Amino acid sequence: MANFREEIKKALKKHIKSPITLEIPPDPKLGDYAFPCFSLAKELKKSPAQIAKEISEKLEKPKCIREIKAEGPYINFFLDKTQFSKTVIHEIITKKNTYGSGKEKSKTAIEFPAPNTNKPLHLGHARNMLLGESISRILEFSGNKVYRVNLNNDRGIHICKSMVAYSKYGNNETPESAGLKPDHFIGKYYVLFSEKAEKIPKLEEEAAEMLRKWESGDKKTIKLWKKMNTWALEGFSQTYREFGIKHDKVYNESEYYSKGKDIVLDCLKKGHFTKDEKGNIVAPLEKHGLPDKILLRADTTSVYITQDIALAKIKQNDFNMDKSIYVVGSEQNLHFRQLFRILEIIGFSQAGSCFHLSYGMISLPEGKMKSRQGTVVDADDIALKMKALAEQEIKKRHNLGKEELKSRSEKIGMAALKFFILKYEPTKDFVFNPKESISFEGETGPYVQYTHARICSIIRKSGIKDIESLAEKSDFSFLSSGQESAIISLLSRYPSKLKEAASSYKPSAVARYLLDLSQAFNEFYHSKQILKEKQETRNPRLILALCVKNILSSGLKLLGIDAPDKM
RNA sequence: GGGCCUGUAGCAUAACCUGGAUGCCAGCAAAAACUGGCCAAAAAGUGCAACCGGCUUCGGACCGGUUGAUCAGGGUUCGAAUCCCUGCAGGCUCACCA
Repeated sequence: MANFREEIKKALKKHIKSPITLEIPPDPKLGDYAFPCFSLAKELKKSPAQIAKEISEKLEKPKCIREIKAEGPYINFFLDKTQFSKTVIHEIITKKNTYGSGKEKSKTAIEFPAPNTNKPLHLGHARNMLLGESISRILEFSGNKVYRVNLNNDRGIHICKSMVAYSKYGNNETPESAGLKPDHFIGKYYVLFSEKAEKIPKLEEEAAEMLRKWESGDKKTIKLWKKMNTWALEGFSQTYREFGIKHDKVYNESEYYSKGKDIVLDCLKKGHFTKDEKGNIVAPLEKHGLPDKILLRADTTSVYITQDIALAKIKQNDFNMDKSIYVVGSEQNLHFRQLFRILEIIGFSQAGSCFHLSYGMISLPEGKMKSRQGTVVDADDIALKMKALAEQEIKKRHNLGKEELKSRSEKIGMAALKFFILKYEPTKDFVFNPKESISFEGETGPYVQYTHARICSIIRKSGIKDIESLAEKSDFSFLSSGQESAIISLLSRYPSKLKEAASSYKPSAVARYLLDLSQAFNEFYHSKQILKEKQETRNPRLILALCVKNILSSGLKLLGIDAPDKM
């Protein structure tokens, strides 16, 4: 496809010396490509409109071009639509579900969602999981090898807080006896701790004491920790399943947190780090334009970043990857700038290939979500609600058996949730309003799914099993008019869209594209018939519909969303 | 206070990295073309909400239409939502928390 563009440039080069950039006009009626003449105006001392006119008259028409038209200050190029349609459709049909895929060959590790094991996952984690999974899929589709890794932050004072609350007020209750999902059960005690600690300040000390016991390997403490940790992780894995994510490797902070200490002490000897007046080991970052960072407390206990340094090396050892992505919220921007700089200072050769994929905060209309106060949108709850909503919508339209109803509402409800979150650019903060909830109309996952299901229905009704095979004999000049060619032009841009999404880590670009494509198809659908047409018109239209369907399902898959045949 | 980020209609989002106009009105059954007039470096796409309209039709979770926006000021440029500066507003952060 790219050679259409090149051919135009080649023709222009014969008359223009300066570098040539082609644009795509805002309206397809104006042409498929345009060359703006403004930049030449100064040099030639003529008005851009005049230049456009003159050049267009001299221009030799490239083969793929049907018409060249000077329009104001632009030279507009109209592709030979029939040939273009044929090329695009042929490519989609022959490449099948690899259309748009790339040949990059690098290895990438991507870490998400790295939860704390003291409370259930909330909407922020949902964004994290969805971004992580979608970017993994997009990178894989670009040809890369992707390793999904998770990190459980399973030790530390926050974990001990839930443990203290449980041992004091738990009465040996279990998730089963309480009738709670196990991670929600843990979360209940985390909230309880905060409530009680407000009145009983001594509890904070007890938590600190619990941590010391944990670090010294006290058997009773470890036993309790294991029990509660297992519950938390059990709950998480249900949520992961719900959101469709799997990891290739899981790291537990508890297993390697002491390794960071060795590295830091070693680097202190090498002179990379210094000690402050209190005896803390500090990374001097001032001269790098960052605040100094404490790496190890004077009492030699480690802090968060100590472990990150160790894990960066461990991961590199395990996967020998070319790129290491951390999917973590924007609140930790500074932390990662410091971490990457420190890795550089200590001579970690892969420091430059680390990347913090930072995403914006989700807040509620009332303000920030706070786990301790229980003012969070829980990930499991919202998933449940979306499915229930989807079920209602389906019931309005169909009378289905239990199984089918359940399966469809899962697909549609999760699509609504996933698409809603992924259509935002990762860096943008957004406000989630639970009362207004997530819509099923307009720019939504179900809208894209609906377009897909609708096409499936047409294909079913056509009774033709192998629509692809019609392509050979079809005349694609029937697709040269406005709406059809607008669709084809969109189809042709899918590969470059995916490239953009992969290089900028933006699933939102895919989501936008799918909306545009769905919209273009639905407009076409409403003004043109397919099945009732005679064969010569019907066949190309059917093929076009099939191509749209395939790309919708391919794109949805990259967002981690199912494309059902019926809904 | 310092650092980083973000300001697009009632709300939300795209275009921003890489700066880009092909307009408006009338006539014709008519989008385009055509004819006549206007302007002379004219100008922002989409969704929700609101309002108007479209199903004996290949699936109305759809489609068409109306209304409505680049935070303020300056600079660079033939041209700025986009680049630069200042101001204002908001978010995050500046832990021996994770």
